[in-house]
Amino acid sequence: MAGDKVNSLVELARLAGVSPGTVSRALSGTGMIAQSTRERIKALALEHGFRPNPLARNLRTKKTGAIGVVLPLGHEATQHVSDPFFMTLLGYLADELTERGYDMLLSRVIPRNDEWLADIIDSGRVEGVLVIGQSNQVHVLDEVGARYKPMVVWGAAMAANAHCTVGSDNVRGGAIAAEHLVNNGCRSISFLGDATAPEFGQRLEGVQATLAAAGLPAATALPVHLTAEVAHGVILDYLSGQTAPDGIIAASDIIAMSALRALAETGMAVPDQVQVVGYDDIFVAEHTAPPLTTIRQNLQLGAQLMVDALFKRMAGEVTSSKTMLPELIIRKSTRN
Amino acid sequence: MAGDKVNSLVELARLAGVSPGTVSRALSGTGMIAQSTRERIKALALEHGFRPNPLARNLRTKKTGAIGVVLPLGHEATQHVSDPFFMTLLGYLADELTERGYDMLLSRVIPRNDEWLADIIDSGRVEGVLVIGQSNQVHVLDEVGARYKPMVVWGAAMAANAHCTVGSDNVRGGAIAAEHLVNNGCRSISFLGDATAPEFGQRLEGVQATLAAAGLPAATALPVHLTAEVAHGVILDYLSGQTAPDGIIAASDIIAMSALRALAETGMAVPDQVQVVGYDDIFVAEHTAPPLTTIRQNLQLGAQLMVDALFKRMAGEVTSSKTMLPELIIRKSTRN
DNA sequence: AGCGTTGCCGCAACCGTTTTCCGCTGCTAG
DNA sequence: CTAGCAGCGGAAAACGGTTGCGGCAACGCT
Repeated sequence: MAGDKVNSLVELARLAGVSPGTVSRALSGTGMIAQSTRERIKALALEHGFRPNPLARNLRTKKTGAIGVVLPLGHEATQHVSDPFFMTLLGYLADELTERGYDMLLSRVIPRNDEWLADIIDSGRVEGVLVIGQSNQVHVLDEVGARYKPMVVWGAAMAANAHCTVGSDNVRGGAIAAEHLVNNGCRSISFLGDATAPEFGQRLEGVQATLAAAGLPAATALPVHLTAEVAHGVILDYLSGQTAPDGIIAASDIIAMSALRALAETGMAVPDQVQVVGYDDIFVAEHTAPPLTTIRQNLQLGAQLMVDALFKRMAGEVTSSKTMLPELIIRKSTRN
Repeated sequence: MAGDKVNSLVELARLAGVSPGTVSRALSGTGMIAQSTRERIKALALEHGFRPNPLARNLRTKKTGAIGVVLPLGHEATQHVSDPFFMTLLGYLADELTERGYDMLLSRVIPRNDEWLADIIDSGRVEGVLVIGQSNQVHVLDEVGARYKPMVVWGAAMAANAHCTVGSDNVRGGAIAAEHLVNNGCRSISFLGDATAPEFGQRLEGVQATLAAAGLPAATALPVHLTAEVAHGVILDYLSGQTAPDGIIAASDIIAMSALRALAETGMAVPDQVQVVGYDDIFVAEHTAPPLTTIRQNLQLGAQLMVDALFKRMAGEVTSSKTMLPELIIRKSTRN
């Protein structure tokens, strides 16, 4: 480290014997500047460990340097802790954003009216918004998405959507799960999850299409709540009935876990009597008893696609929605 | 909405017929200013929906408006997704920080050398740092904590610590778990977790003290890895041995889940043959089969305490470490 | 009436960049 | 030999607030 800490562009300029403007140009790579001076200044900056103050830059360029990340908890108003799936995606998003020099302004909102999203956008604190999950707020997302461009939503791509989404192919995911169960000999399949949520609805759709193609009866859909005791009770009641299924497709791994528990309590063997497929492949899926066969969504890639699309939109480009291919992860809750 | 959007302090000043400086003083509440003018200006600002640009303020006051939140993954170099426990705490921290008008700069680091923390602090992008978990990096935390004050760490409070911590009373938590098992008739107890991590070490300590007081043999401690296959294999081997325990205390819920799975695979009934207590009460703890008895840490309160302490430290105060009382949550993996 | 005090507010510098505008080289072409 | 032109880089004005300093009116006091 030669010399003292240099903490402003003008100090470095004095050291280099040039004007502040030149240093700015050299470091930011814009404007016309001689290759030699640019490299000399860059070397000097490196030597003194100098990095331009992002605040000043943002002030001048009228940017805030922050991206809003919003988790709407519409279906889950009573949920007081966060869903592991969302949290995992969040981690990857944080990595992508910091890599691009942006901060993350995280808010978890329980939509009490239709203003929650506009409030965040109009606060002027963010340059763009990433929404994790559509919840039951598609109407809000569409309305805002029509006028506010720098926004990308994790969720289901639907033709009618007026907002840009990134997500996995839920129809295909549902189909893969159903195919797996059918190949394993299941004849009577139920779907566990609230199909009014767009992503879940598509998964159910994929399941039904596959069953129909195989000449099997349609799956019975049980609109269980995403979390907690309610789900468990509903599933328990259902399993105790006379029409117990031999295959279960859950709309999320959390629901699948509730199902596994209910099955254990009613003494039904997994996978021998009933086979279970989850969705998401969250962290704990391989720790359940038995380890959960599930449909994996590539969240790291998803985060990357979301951020890519967001930055393109911030630059004024238009981007279309992207869907990724889900993948079947076979563990022990299904036969093979 | 009266009039057009006003988006700078000088515009509002012109509207109010005063100087920009006066508006600044009125809005920020600093300096001497007549009560009447202050209220007049505040009303005007409200009417026009004007909020001072935080960037400009931060530039002038030399603040960044961001708090660094760091997750060191020392024990978990191979872990590629984030632990649900950390993620939940993270959510609460985000809420507390945004409430105070601060952004969150999230980084997950795998410590390859001892510079990871200094790098973040010296980047100049943050006014303070919250570290989630001590991992095996206590030496780094102590060294940095000695010179850099605005830092608060989630983890174990230890007399030798040179850094401020917030966490639950791990010794007590371990003791509560052990008492519960002893009261339920367990005589041979094992502890699952790497006791070299400070928090885990304290939990084990509490367990041993309780067993000694009850005149029981000390718990055998199995230093399993936090995650994944390794843990599962180790536990499986251990359970197959001749010295199988009748009570298990896991250092985290994730480990407890691995144990539940291993027990199921070896055909040991929970809670009839073996009783299991977890730690953390993460989201999925009530979804395991059987639902997990565990020691809950109040993460919402914890987040609040961390942020409180951090802001006091940023204001120059000194704060001491805080410990919270953990709570036993009885579910079905123990007898009652 | 004269003077010091006090409370309020305007003036202007400043925070650290970016960016526009312009002038200065040195080279080429007419 | 000179006009013109590229290519560089300097000067200074922003960006939108904060803040020390000082002016000025009103007031109390002798």
